[in-house]
Amino acid sequence: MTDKVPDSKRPPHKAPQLSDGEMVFRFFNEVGIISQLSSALFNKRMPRGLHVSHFAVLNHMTRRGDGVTPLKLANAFQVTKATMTHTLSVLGKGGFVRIEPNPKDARSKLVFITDAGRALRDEAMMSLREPTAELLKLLRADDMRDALETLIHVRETLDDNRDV
Amino acid sequence: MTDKVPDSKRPPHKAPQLSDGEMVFRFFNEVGIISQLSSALFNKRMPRGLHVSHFAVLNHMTRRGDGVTPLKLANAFQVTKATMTHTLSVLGKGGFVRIEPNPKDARSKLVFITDAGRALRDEAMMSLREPTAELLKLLRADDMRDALETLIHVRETLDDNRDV
DNA sequence: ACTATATAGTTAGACATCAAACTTATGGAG
DNA sequence: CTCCATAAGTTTGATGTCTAACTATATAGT
Repeated sequence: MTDKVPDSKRPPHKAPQLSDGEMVFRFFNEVGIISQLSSALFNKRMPRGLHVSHFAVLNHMTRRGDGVTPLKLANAFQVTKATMTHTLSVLGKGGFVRIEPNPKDARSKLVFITDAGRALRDEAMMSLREPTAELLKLLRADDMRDALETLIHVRETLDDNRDV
Repeated sequence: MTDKVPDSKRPPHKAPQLSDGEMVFRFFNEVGIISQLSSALFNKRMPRGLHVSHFAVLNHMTRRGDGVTPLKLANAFQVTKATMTHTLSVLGKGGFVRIEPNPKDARSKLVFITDAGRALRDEAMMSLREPTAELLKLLRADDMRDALETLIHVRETLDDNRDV
């Protein structure tokens, strides 16, 4: 932040001479920091105090369809059931989702996004568009696209080996 | 409006056909999920209820040297000063770090790792070694090494543009 | 030298998340 | 049919993190 050297003037990130083990640590460390920085950045832009985790749920249902169980949502974002209960109760109180009993299974429920929810999601999407575009000017989109494939693979591997 | 291609119909691990903007969203989404999965995985292995964020501080001081100010540590991990105050107070209560006034600046303090802190860090390191090795068998180390460079660049860019 | 601004750290309050225990419902084994 | 292990959600209590306001010290402008 205090470092005013433009990216173009920085020495290229030399591949650190790390052992595989150290590299994995560094990898997860960078991932953690980026996660914090990006949610901080997004949270700042969210309308009406919406949290990124709330937006993510609305966005997911907009893109992939609603009428889904809380557990499915919890798994999609890799949070616990308890966390999703909390998130959905916040969204429910705001009238952004509607939660109904699941006719197929009385233990379960189904979550639907409301018109207000869709509107809020669109509003949030709008306010993210500008900072995202701004970032894209500074980031290397093609590198990120390559890295994204690796990220997906890592996420799937971690997901499949939760007990490792 | 959105591409309705279900994941099951996409070629496995193939870069989805996303616009740059959508790709960035997906990128940060994956980063967030991996962050949660990896800290969950690490937290489970931490000795004596140590949290990853505490371990990270001990690890940082072991590798980069101690006698550093709380603010430096906060910046290194991209958390707020308040968060670092909390983390250091936990570590201090456990006797894993020692906090002294900074002789050069009375506003500031210096943090030192204790022998107990080093021992705890080593212990944690040991218990991470096995699951890390296990993961490495499943992950593609060379891909991760490539992705790591991109991650570092993204982290630096986000860090330099906190106000975007 | 005085004053104003900036910086390091703490405190207080809010919130997201987690783990563990609990409630209710499902479904298979006998 | 009964029982019991499993599954979906909720509740409770703890903790990590954040923002905003506050204290104390340092530094710069006049």
